[in-house]
Parts: sequence; C-alpha cells; structure tokens
Amino acid sequence: MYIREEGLEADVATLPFDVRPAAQASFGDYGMPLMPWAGKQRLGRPPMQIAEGVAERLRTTHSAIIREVSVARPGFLNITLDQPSVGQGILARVAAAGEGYGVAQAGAGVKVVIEHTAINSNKAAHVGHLRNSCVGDTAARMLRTQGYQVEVQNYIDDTGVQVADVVVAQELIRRGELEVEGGPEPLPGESFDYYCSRIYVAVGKAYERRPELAEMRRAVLHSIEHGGAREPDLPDYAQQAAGLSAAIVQAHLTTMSRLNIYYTLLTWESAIVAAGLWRHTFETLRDRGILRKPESGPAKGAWILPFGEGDSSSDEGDHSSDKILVKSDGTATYTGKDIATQLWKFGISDDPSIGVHFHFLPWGKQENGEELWTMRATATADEAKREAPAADFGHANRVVNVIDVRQSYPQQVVYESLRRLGYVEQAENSRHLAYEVVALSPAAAASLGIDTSDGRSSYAMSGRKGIEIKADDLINLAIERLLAPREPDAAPSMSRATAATLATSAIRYFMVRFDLQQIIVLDIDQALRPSGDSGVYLQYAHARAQSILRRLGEAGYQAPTKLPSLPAALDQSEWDLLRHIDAWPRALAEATDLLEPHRVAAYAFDLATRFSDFYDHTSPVLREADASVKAFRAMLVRATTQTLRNALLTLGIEPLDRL
RNA sequence: GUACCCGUAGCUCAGUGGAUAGAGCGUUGGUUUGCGGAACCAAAGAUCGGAGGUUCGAGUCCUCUCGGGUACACCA
Repeated sequence: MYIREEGLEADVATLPFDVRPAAQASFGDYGMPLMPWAGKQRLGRPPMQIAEGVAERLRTTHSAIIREVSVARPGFLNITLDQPSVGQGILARVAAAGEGYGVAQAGAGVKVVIEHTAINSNKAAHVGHLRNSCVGDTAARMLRTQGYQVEVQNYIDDTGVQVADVVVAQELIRRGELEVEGGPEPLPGESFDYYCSRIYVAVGKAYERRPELAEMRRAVLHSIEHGGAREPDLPDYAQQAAGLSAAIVQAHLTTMSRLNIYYTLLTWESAIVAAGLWRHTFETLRDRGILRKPESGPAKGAWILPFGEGDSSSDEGDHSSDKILVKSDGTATYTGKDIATQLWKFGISDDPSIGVHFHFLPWGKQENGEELWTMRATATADEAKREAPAADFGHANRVVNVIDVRQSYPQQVVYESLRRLGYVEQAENSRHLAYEVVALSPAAAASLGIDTSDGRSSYAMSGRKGIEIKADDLINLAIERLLAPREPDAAPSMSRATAATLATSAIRYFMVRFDLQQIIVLDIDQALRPSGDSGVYLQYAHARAQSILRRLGEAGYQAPTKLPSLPAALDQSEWDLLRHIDAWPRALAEATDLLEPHRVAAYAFDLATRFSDFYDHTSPVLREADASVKAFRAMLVRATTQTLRNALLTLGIEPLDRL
C-alpha cells in the first residue's frame, strides 16, 4: 500500500517481510526491520523515511488489533498490539483446537520411515543409546503433529561379531573356562541384557589373554552368518544366537517403554540377508557397473564402491577412499547391508520378480496399546495366518535415520549409492539425523572406577570395556533420588509411580534439550537435577496449573468457554504468557521442519517459566472478585495447561495433573 | 594429510544477519498469611577462542589461525 501510494517501482514479493517478536518490551510487541528495503536495488530511499511512511499508512487503517505503531532508528517499524482483542483471539484459538492446538497438516499424505534405537543385540542399553532413542522418538512425535504418517523402525544387527562374542562367552562358561567379574551365572534379580553385558566384557578380556580363542570366535561367527553349516558334535550356534538376540531385544524394549518409547516394526539384519535382499542389491549394483573388484592392492578380492578422489597416504599409512561393500570372504559389510535396507524402506525392492519377500508378524502388544511388528524371511503356515500385508511397511516418501555423527561417512555412501542407482529423489529424501555422542564427566567416570587423574574433561564410553552407564541404572537412580525426602526427617512425598513418571520426564528432557551437535558430557547430578531447566520443573508447572483448574471446579466455578471481552489492562506477565502460547504452532512447525527436538524442549521450558511468572505476579484466580478478570484468568490457565500438555506429549512426557 | 563438528558468564548450555547477547546451576541478598516454595524477585558475573573481511548492521556469513573432538576399517 505504501509503495503504491508513493508511486514507487518495486516488486513487493521480493521485499522481506521479516516480522519478529520485539527484542525489548519497550519497543512494542513486534518489530520489522525495513533497512533491507532501502537499497538502490529496492526502494532507493532512506530506511527511516520508508519506516515513517509505512507507519503512517498502518495508523490510518485503524486496525482493531493494532494499538500503536512507532519507528526507531535505523529503520525499525514497531507495532504494539491491542492486548484485549489479540488476547481474546489467542484464547479462542486454543480453546477451539484443544489437543489439536499446534497440529498441522503440512505432512499430510507423506509417509516417513524413521529408524532409531538400533542397539546391537549383545548387551544392555547405555546412556548413549538413550540419546538416540529419545531424539528419535521425539522426532517421530513431532512429525506426527505435522500430519506425517510415521513408521518407527528399530533395526537390529543380530549377525555381527558382537553377538558371536556372547555366544563364545556362553560356550566358555559351559566349559568352565571363563572368568567373569561377579560370577559366571546371572546374579539374583539381574536382567538378561545386564548379564550379557557382563560376560561380553569378560570374553573381551579372555581374547587378549588367549589368542587361540580367535579360532572359536571365527567358527561361531561363520555358523551365525551361514546357518546350519556346523560340525555334528557342536551346539547349534546360529539358533543360540537367534534366541540370545530375541531375549536381549525384548529387554531393550522393556527399558525403552519405561521412557514412553515405542516402535512400529523391528527389522533384523539376519532377515535382510536371509530373504535375499542383500544379494539382490549386490547383484544390481554389480550389474550396473557401479562396483569394482580390484585384482591387487589393499582391497584385493573384495567388491568396492569407488568413492571420492582416489587413494591418499599420510603418516599413518595408506587410505583408500573407496568403500568396501563385500569382504574378500564374500560376506557383506555393514554399509552394504545398509544400502539394501535403505532401498527396501523406499519400497524399491518391491517387484515380485526380484523374489525378495518378507513376512510381517506380530511381536506383541506394547504398553501404549499398539502392536509391535517384526519382520522375518520365513514363516510357518500357522504364522502366515497372522501376517500383515507387506505393503503396510516401508514404502516411505522420506526416510530419517537417527545415528550418531561418527557414522556420517557410511551414511553418505549409502545415499550416494542410491543416487548412482538412479534413485535420485530417494537419495534426496534420505536424511541422516546425526547427533553427537554422550560422554562421561570425570565424576561419572570415577564412579565407574576409571582413573581420572589425567584431568581430562570427559571420558568416552565403551561397551566393550564396560565403561558405560546403563540406561536402566540411570532411570532407577533418578527414581530413588526423587523418592528421597527433601528434608532429613520428612516422609517420602510421592508415590513410586509418580516418581517413575518424573524420572522419565527428567531423563527425556535432559536427552533432548541440547543441540544435536553438542556432545553431552553426562554428569549424574546435573542430569537428574529436579529444579530449574528440567523436566521436573515442567511437571510442577503443569500440576500447579491443573490444581488451579481443579480447585475452581471444586468451588463450583464454571469457566466460560468464550469471553465477551478481556480486561482493558493486562498484567505484563499475562501478556507475555499469552504471546508465548500463541507462538506454539509456529515453534512446533519450525522445529519439525528442521528436525530439532531441542527447540520443543526450549519452548516448553519458556512456557513454564512464563506461567510461573504469571502465577507469582497476579492475585489468585480462586479468590478473584471481578467476574470478567476471573473468567479471563481461568481461561488463560486453561490455555496454558493445554499448550504445555501438548508440548510435553510431543516430548514424550506424560503430563501429571498432581504430584 | 583431507573433511566435518565444538569453542558464548565460575560450571552446563540457548541464541532466524537486526535494536541493550539470554537461561539453568553455583555465589550474595530478599519473598510467611494468596490458588503447591522442586517456586519467585534482585545483585554480581561475557572484550561471544584470536585476527582480518563482507554488510547500513556479525555471536551468527567468508578467509586465515589457535585449542578440543570425530571420521576417512574387509571393525561395528
């Protein structure tokens, strides 16, 4: 309008409309820099003059929601809103949307397969895996709010040496040849995955002392990878390994369900190999001339994917930038099988003529009531009756792989392979959601008996060496700390169930509140702190708000569902709270587009602090005499709980109504 | 060697190229009668690792550099 009236030649669409919340309350509510409009390529006049001009036009429109328009150097347009009318609109929107406040349809009709957790099936989950699962589960929940159809897959590498190692450990224990810290038998109350972690560490030490065990390890691994091929007098290692993997995965699922983390489908590396998906993928890559088989050099006899600029050498020796997909003994590498899995996720291996067929069978009901499915290469006639159609799984438009940042290079190889096979669109719709690792603080490391006298600021975990904090241990410790009386003589103040929910809140919040590229140096006290910027604080804010609503109801007060008008003057804390509630749908949509869960955590914390502000700066709703003020505040509290509730659910935290 | 990530208050971290860089923890001092104090208020605490550059404007973008981490395996 300004441009037209001034008779200026400019394409309005090219001008940035960069409206943002004001940096300071004294500027107004929203600000918009008009400096970018000033350049010679744009309007060609000083920014202050433009700002004055636009401000004048805005003033003369007499909009109901704008109370004041001002201008500040060097060219900001500041807008102060009419609080009663804008606030009324915000409250009405939240009330109308309810649980759907923040929900959008940007992803309608788009199927996303998101893979997370993916813990090797030979040991218990540790806090590093927890970050993966919490980030992945939160991302899945975020995607669902935007209308995406989300399938959560948990990929289990059940064929590698780590599983073989536990089988070797069991065999050595049977022969009475393995020394295990804590004893070779499961301890009373010890879960199976914990027991396996223990004997896994023990067998690792045994390998160092007894090099001749390498032969046994190789035999077990070969048996697992080829199934059936075994000496008649030896145990069936393949079957033993399969049973082991299933039991450990079940233990992982139990751990994750304590944190409200659930899945749609378990995918197994053994099934991908057994169904011929890997063989088909390999043959396709080979037949299209994408692979090479060097006759000499370090990769002699292996099938490689040429990658990068060729070979390079450094002080540490020669490196090939090629990626080996098939080892010289004919077995596939991790990356090779990852390419096959990625193709399947997109539904590319669907063609019946390929002959790759998976059976999808129920694994069991999860605690959230949803069925978990598993994927197998074969099924008995009986099982086939319970099978789900293969079309229900995979066939994604977009694939998200939640894997730590150290796997960036292999992931890049996977996506590049898709591209070279001609699946350019699928390659572009593949996303490696990379996160940094969890390391241990010196205090945490010392608690595991590690020598920290070298003064390093953090210590890497290692499941192989037993240097790790297990997920269940952290959860249990959190519960104990919450149950511990705050005053020396006081009785426990909450039930065990409440403490468990709070522990979940604290841990999930802690695991996602950092930027993904930030290494988390885990300090137990910091992670489980129940005050300040924490999941527990969010729960208290929510419970306090709920308690106000509950007591209003008990007093027979019926809050109106619609307000004829708001009080003319709002308290600053009321206005700040309203504006932040208003920001939720946009904050959630942006966080989801960027797949940055920490933004949701930050939003929830900001909302909770603004509610606390409001709570402490206004007189109690319960005793409010002025009917219109009471109605407004009751609705504001209701809108707050609704928004906070929606944010907590997105974070996978079950909101508590009372503590 | 090559590539990527991190460096912001004593500590742990936020921070769309935009106005006076924000939280939590810790420190110091406050808040009883009023809806749950695991809360709130106030104070102190930052030449955003360093040097150049681009820009009307840089913690944010570019180049160089210093410190820390990771990857470049027929491991997983």
